[in-house]
This record gives sequence, structure tokens and C-alpha cells, in this order.
Amino acid sequence: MSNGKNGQRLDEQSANLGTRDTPSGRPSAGRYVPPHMRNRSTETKDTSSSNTSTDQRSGDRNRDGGNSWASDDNSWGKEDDRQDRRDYRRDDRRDDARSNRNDTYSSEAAEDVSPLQNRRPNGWHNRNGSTSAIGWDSGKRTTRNEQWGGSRSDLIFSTSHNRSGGWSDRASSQTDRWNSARSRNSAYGSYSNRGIDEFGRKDEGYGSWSVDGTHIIAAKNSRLERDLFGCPDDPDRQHTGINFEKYDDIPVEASGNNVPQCVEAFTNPPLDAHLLTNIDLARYTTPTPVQKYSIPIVASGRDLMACAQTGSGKTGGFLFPILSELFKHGPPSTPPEPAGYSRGMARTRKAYPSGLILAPTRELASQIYEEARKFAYRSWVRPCVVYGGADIYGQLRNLERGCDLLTATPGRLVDLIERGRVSLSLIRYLVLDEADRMLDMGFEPQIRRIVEGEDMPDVHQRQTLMFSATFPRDIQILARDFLKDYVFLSVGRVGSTSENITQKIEYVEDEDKRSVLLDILHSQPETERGLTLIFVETKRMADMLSAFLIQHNFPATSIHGDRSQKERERALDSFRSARTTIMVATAVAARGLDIPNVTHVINFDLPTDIDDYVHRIGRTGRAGNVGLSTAFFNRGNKGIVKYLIDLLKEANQEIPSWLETVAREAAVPAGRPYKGRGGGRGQNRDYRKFGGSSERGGQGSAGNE
DNA sequence: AAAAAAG
Repeated sequence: MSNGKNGQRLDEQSANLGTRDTPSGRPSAGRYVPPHMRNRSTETKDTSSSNTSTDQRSGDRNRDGGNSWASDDNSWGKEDDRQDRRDYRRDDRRDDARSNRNDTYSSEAAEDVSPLQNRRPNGWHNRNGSTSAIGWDSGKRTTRNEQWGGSRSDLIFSTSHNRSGGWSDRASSQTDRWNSARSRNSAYGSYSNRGIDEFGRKDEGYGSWSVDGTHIIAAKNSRLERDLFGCPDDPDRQHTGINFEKYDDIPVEASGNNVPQCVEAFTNPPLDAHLLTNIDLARYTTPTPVQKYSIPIVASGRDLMACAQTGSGKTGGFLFPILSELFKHGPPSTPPEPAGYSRGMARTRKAYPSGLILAPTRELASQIYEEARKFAYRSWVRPCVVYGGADIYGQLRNLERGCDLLTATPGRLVDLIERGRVSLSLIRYLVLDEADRMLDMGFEPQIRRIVEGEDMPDVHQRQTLMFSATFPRDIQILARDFLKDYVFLSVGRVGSTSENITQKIEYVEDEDKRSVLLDILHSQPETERGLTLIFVETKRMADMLSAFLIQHNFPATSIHGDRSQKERERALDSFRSARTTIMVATAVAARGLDIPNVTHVINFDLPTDIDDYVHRIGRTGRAGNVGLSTAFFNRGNKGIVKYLIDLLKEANQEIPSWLETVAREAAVPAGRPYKGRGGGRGQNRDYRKFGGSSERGGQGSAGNE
């Protein structure tokens, strides 16, 4: 691939676009005529906008003053174009400097800890010193571990000890485990004083678990409630994006041994009553298809592999049943902190979460955490989030205040485990979100380390749930290591791209991409405040393209891994709130992000992995709503053409005839078929049922385990 | 080949 050369060409092209050639330095978007429109007579592209109308529109855009959008938080677009644009550029630089500085001090997570609430113990140990009542001697042992810095072998030793103590006998059913948890709980009473700070005040919004094993729900807190759930009148905060009428059309396929009967509503018998009040506050009325199944599956103690697009209620699919079980059964029995540990060493208190959710990007982790906060409201369960790029001390402080449900990205979690600030020994629920990404080459070693190489209970002592929009067969096989007798759930079409996304493929050479993009953006009606998400392959291209769009008066921002976390968050926030209606993104934004109102996804560069394509276009057309996807295709993308055509067929999309031609040309390029995934089919079906050819040795093909 | 995830 002539990528470097390519980039140069694009630079030159941008210089020739008239963006820098006017003496005033004024971008001349209005006069720009796309080269491919001048040189080429016909293209497969939409010809609805002629050159003149394009010019007219962008001219108006410059003048009418109504476009007072901002790039990130810079507002501009007033009367004097020239002055404004200069100011803007300066502002942008200043702003970058400011944000870089910001990155060095506290994150939001740190800020929402009021200094007054910065109380000492969170109840992991009680102050009367009655901790000694813990029957067995692991207390001492764990203490020693701590003093020795918790070396690996010690951790493993104490884990096995924890397991036999805390979870009682291995053969016992889950209820037995919970019961033993409850009866032991009073022994150290760790959760009974959690709702109270050291001044005796209520720590608002959090409940507790009483000594005699009942759930104490905290008082309502209207300020927090507004913060979490929004005002009822504010349409922005309403939960939108779920098209309920379409729900029943979505097919669901469940396979595995003894699949539990699905539920049809949010009701008390399976779900905890307090969770229902929170679900109600969030204005969820009906379970989505994935929730209908995941609720009874998790409640009955089963593992789950779920294939469902995000926005189909995936997050609720694991949060609801997990929180419900935690509410019902209370905190674990094992003493999270041994007696006599507090003197002089209080700062190194460890968090012992009961649930762990792993996500592949920081933004996704943060999004899951925000949901967890909603549904854990007023309960004894404290959600926490940790991820890189943000101030670790704020995260540590939050962990110290108690952490029962931890959402994390792998790197930072490993860091915290190494620092001895998080223990996984009491994990009952493990969730891998975007599991196929978590188990692919880049992540698998870290995941294996967290799940198998630290102190996490083994597969039989925890419940493991995996969610993703795509589940390639080889990933399913890999995932067996982390699951036991799981139920496989497939929601939506087998190809997983639903028909409510209109997918257009256009043939565009690399050097024409920018001008075609401008045409598309210009021809979008400005009245609809829909968001446009543009995917590129490289971080560099993300920067270049967003700068290019800004030069052409489009409200654009960008998100990619080379931007600071502050910048990433700000870009996403600005996009979410429609202050910036265009976002250029790398793969970082491809998965899981739930951004309502993305009406158009543009694959400026197509990914080399068809699964990434599926995830990317899944940012639009969420939960039964319609969306549009446009992809720029050229010969460089012929590697995915076969899978792309299969996908389009499955989703009943129009297939341009030239695409079929490319497919024939590209047929069997004598290399290995795509990632060795057998024929590319069976992507989202239970491999145990639809096994297929190259089953690797050991396990038989179907149905066992 | 690139991106993501720890500094």
C-alpha cells in the first residue's frame, strides 16, 4: 500500500482545493468545485446535487449566520468570516494547550468526591474491632499476604482459601452459596455502616446491607436523581432511540442445554423490587429482546454468550440481572479486609468487587459505568470505573470508598491489581463487553491474565457473560476457556446488520474521497439535526480530515487514540450533544458507543475486517430506528468484498453491479481465506450447533460442556 | 498495516 505517498497526495490536493490560496487566508469552500465532478462524467455516486447547487448551499452557509455551531467548545461563525476564522485557529491552539494542562490534574471522577465526604473507612472493616468473629483463619493469612506485598503465589493461596470459605462447598447450588454469604455477613458487618460517613451523615444515594441480611435502601436524593436520570421535562435526557413497535419483529435464537424460559416484562419475581423502581426512573418500560432472555439466564445461574447489537439494550442485558441478584443476596461473605489491618496502613485498602465488566475502550467503560450508576441508585452496590489516561488518584479514592461493581479497561485494571488496590477474589460476575474484540489478538493475553492469572475465582465459581454484535467462530472456540455450559443467544438478523440501516457502497478513489465527502455533507438537509460519524483507518487521517472539514465550515471534531483523554471526552460530548454534528473517528469509536441520533455513518476508509464494518454501521439505526450508511470503496478494499456482498444480501440491500465485478476479479486471490474463518459464514450462530469444518481436537463438535 | 489498552 502506498500509504505515505497517498497522504502526500491528499495534502497537495487540499492545497489545491483553494483552502489556502486566497490572499486573505479565507477558506473558499463556496467556490470549490470537486475535481471528480469536473473530470468525470458519471460515477456511481448520487448525483442529486449539481455543482451549482452545491456552491449555492455552501455560500448560504457562510452568510446566513445561523450556523453558530462549534468545534468542541469553540463557538464561531459570526458576521466577519475572516476575523472569525483567525480567532478560531488561535482559540483552537490555546484550547489545546489548556486541555493538555487539564489532563495533568483531576478528572471528573476525582472532582465528584466532595472533600467532606472523604471519610476514612467505607465499612470494609468495622470500628468496634469485631472483625475477629470471622470463623476461619484466612484473616491472618490474608494479612500476611498484604504485608508481603501480595506476591502471586500468596494470592493464589489465599484465593483458594477464600473460595472454600466464602463460597462454601463447591457442589452446593448457587442459593446455598448466597445463603451462606448472608449468614456470615453479620460476622464482620462490613456493609451495615456503608451508607454513613465518618461524621455520621448519610452518604447520599447509597444504601447498605444490614447486619441481619436485609437490603437498606437509601433515601431519595432529588439532586442526584436529576443528575442520573434527567428531568422528566427535558427531552434531551429522556431515553430515546428505542423503537418499541419494531421489537417484536426482531428474531431471537437461543441455544444450549435447558435454555430458561424468557420473560416478557420487568416484573418482581425474577427481578428485585428495588431494581424495578430504578428501571422505572430510567423510563424503560419493556425489556428488549436481549434482556428478555438474559434476565432469566443470569438469574438461573447460567453463563451466556450473547450476540446483539449495542443499543439493543445490551448494557441493561447484563446490568439488570446482575444488580438484581446482588440486591437480593447482598455482599459476599468473605471478609474483604482482615482484622487489625487498619493501623497505619489504611491507605492501601483493597477493593473487592463482586462484579467485573471489561470493555475495550475507555469511552465504552465510562458509558457502562454511567448506566450502572443509574440502576445501582439507592442500593448497597457501589459502581466504580477505572481506565487509563485519567487521573489514577481519583480512581483510587473512589475505589477506597467501596467498589462492588467495577467497570474497567484491561490495562488500568492490571495496573491497579499490581498495586494491590483491587482484588478479584470475590468476583461472582464477569462480563466481557464487545467480547470478540476482547478476545482477539491484541487483547487476549491481558484478558487471560486478568481472568486466569490473578485471583479471580475459576469458571465454576463465577458466572461469565459475553456480549458482542459479532462472534466469529474462532472467537467462540477461544471463549470456551472462560465459559461453562453457556447459553448462546443471537438477537437480530443472522448477519447482525439489520435491515433498518440503509447501506450504500460508492466507488471512490482515494484522491477523490474528500470531495465526494464534501458533496455528501453539503447535500444533507441542515434541518435535520442528525449526527454524522465518519470512520477513517488512521489517527493521522482523522486529524487531517477533521481539520479539512473545519476549513470547509463544517462543525467537525475527531476522536482517536492519540488525543488526550480529555480531548476524547470533550469531542464525544460535543458530538453527543449535537454541538458538533460531525465526528471523524478511528476504530476507537467503532464499538459499543451508544450515541442516539447518529443518522449517517460514513466509512471514508473501509476497515479490513468485515466485523469492524458491522460494528461501525451499528452506530446508526439503533434499536429499531432507521439509519444511513455510506462506504467509500475502491480496489484497496477488495479483501472484504466477498463478505461485504454477503452482508448486503442478508440485509436486503442493493448491491451495485460494479461491486459484483470487483468480487469476481478478486475471487480467490490464492491467499488464505479471510482470517481462516471457515467460509465467512456462521459468524453469529452458535458454533456448537452449526459447527462446520475444521473443529480442533479435544472437544467434540457440538453440544458438550 | 492500524488501532486499542498502562505510563
